[in-house]
Amino acid sequence: MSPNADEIAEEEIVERIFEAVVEQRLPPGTKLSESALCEAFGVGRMRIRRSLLLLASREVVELRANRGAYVATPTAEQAREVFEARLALEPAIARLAFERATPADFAALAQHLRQEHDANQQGRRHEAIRLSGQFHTLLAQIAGNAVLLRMMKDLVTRTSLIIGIFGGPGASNCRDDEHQQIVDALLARDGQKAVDLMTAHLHHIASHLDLEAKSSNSVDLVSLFAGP
Amino acid sequence: MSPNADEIAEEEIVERIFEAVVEQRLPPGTKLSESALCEAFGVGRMRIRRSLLLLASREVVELRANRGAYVATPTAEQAREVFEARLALEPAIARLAFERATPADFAALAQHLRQEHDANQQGRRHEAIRLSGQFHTLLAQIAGNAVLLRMMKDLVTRTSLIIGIFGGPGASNCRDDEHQQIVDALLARDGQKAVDLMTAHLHHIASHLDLEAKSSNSVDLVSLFAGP
DNA sequence: GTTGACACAATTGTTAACAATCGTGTCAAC
DNA sequence: GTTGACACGATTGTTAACAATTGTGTCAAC
Repeated sequence: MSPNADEIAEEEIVERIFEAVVEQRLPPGTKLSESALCEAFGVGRMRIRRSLLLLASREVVELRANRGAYVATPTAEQAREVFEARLALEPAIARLAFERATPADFAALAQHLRQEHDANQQGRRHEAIRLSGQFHTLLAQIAGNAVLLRMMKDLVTRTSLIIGIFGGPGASNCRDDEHQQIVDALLARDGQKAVDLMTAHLHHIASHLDLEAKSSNSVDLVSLFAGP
Repeated sequence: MSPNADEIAEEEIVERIFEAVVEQRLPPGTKLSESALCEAFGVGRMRIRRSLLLLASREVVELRANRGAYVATPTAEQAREVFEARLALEPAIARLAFERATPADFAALAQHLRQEHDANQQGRRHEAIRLSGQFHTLLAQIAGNAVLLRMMKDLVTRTSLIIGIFGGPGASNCRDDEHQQIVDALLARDGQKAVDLMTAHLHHIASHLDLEAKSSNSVDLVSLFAGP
């Protein structure tokens, strides 16, 4: 009787692919063929198709007509826009989280920091990357705003792609000690400091990117022919 | 040879429905039957289906299983979240617009204010509502950030729904003189004033809502049975 | 040896028929 | 007169076959 007891829903497929992208197990440009995904998730083609459309609408996947779906490859311009958006949103989210955090939230934050630290120390890279992104969505969750949470999930996921393209070879997403400092500021009831630390944290991440780097591949040709 | 010369694309259908919702010609709760939309846009069912899925992913449309698509009816909680998100985003957008506005942008703003004023004076209500929402997306456009622009389009559209539900009978979206003041601040090269005016403007809109109002229809019953 | 055209295989996109679900209207029973 | 069950119609959801496009590999020509 239950409507979706046997097959998994589109939301779950989207969530799983989001997770894989965040963990950088699906690098930018990876082809996501329909048949492979059908097999992987054990669902019909239509469901995969809808999932890919949803992923494309959030700009995590790029649909090329008659050529299939690919993990998005953000441009330098898009990278700039994503970080600009994060700089607009996350200080506000930090402030809201500061205002609304309950003791249970602080416990969740503490546990999260522990997990992040452990994953880093034990060299579980994928998990560490996922957790470092999840820290930012956890704050949005504590802020108690589903709209902001949704936005942050998208931005964090796209940030993983951006780091994959423009980040150095071993550049991970965040340094977990900066997360620790933010939580410390929240615990010290110093909202403004938390906001400032978040802003600095984002600038710090962005400063580790080389936005002129990989785009040269295609831009060289384009600028060659578009030249004066 | 052109791929979509005869039929209109999903994006255009989504855009058209967005516009209709912003103009409050599609009130919250309106049923969007597939057959009707197929006829209206002259496209096949699949395309309509995809469009509705995209609209649902942006929470402008609600898909009820086996019952069809309906224009979303935001709850009071969602209304709060939307305005909170706008308060987080729009001051930042105003600042970016301030930093990047070119003379051409100012001309566009001036023309927009004129159109808004005219539509208000001549009583073209739908157009006036649309333009008053469009002012906010125009600022995001001037800010030069596609990510923020997309977010603002969604939020503005949902705001129209929120006003339709929680706004007074004749409550329109914005008072255009407040838009004028914001542009004046930009022209005076007073970025901080523009930011503050935007914040005040949003608070002003939100203050005209009665978030306890219409939800009583269903909440009464729920709270009745959930009572202690 | 390189380049061009051609044909084939694989994948995506579309269409149409089918299945399932829900709302409504009718009708009998109390 | 109201309530319950039942059956019908309408609409949505799914499946499978079909059409179209793209990329690739082969082969001949220069």
